[in-house]
Amino acid sequence: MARPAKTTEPAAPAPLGSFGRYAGPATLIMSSLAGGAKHGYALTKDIEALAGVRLAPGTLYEALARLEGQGFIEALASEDRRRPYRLTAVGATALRAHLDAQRQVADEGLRRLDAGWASA
Amino acid sequence: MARPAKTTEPAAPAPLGSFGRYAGPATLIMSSLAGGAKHGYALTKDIEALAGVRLAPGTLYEALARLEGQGFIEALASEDRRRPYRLTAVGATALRAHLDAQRQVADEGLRRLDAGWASA
DNA sequence: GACGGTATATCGTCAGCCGATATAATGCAC
DNA sequence: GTGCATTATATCGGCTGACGATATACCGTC
Repeated sequence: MARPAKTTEPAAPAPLGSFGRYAGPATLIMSSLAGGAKHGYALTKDIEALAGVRLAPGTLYEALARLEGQGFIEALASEDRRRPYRLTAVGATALRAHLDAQRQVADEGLRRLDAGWASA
Repeated sequence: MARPAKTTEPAAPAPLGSFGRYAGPATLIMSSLAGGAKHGYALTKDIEALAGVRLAPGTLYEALARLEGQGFIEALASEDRRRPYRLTAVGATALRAHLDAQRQVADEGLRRLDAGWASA
């Protein structure tokens, strides 16, 4: 058991990220880049404002490398010590489809919750 | 890489799950349960219809056990060989918060995409 | 010249997703 | 009443990827 003392704590308000590992770093990064090219550190800040999630540096730069390898984002010429990234057309298309699906699921879940999950 | 040869193919409709690991099994399971108590196998089917994602059995039953341990869902008395689960009040609250946040991020991402990511 | 913020990179650990596999009860076709 | 697909749950091994720690270095300012 690696879990120190978290087995029975329901009190958390569960923002994005509370359900085990959120595993949305890629989605968050690309959603942020949809607003314009940014370098890694700026992404961290924007994502924190956008979703209230602070990505660990390892998570961020590893995800960046992975996304670039997948052709979803591309690195721009680095002016100073910053390495800006930009969404590719392929990435934009994939992001849109992903976000559409995600919103659809969220809407349906919310609809079901509002319909009264405790009735039955 | 589990993906065979898809580095530059925008044709894929990118359903939920194309961004590496979707890591939403918990969200999908709870969203499904928001529509009423279900047993594992029924969840698989409902989630497939709901999100186009087929959860592997390992993923499903392990996530079920984890969610029960977290107090988000609870097992009902099993009638035959089925083990139905139901959302708890805590689970419903957590799910709503999570889904709200997720939809908000999706909306903002889509807004940015529509505003023209390729301008600048 | 020390401190704090900006900025990127890499490593070890571990959670958790996935496919394979096992098991068994049910339904139905024949 | 045997054979087979479907329903149903459970567990194991492998691997991906998230995370925190750590390292490095530049910058401004005090």
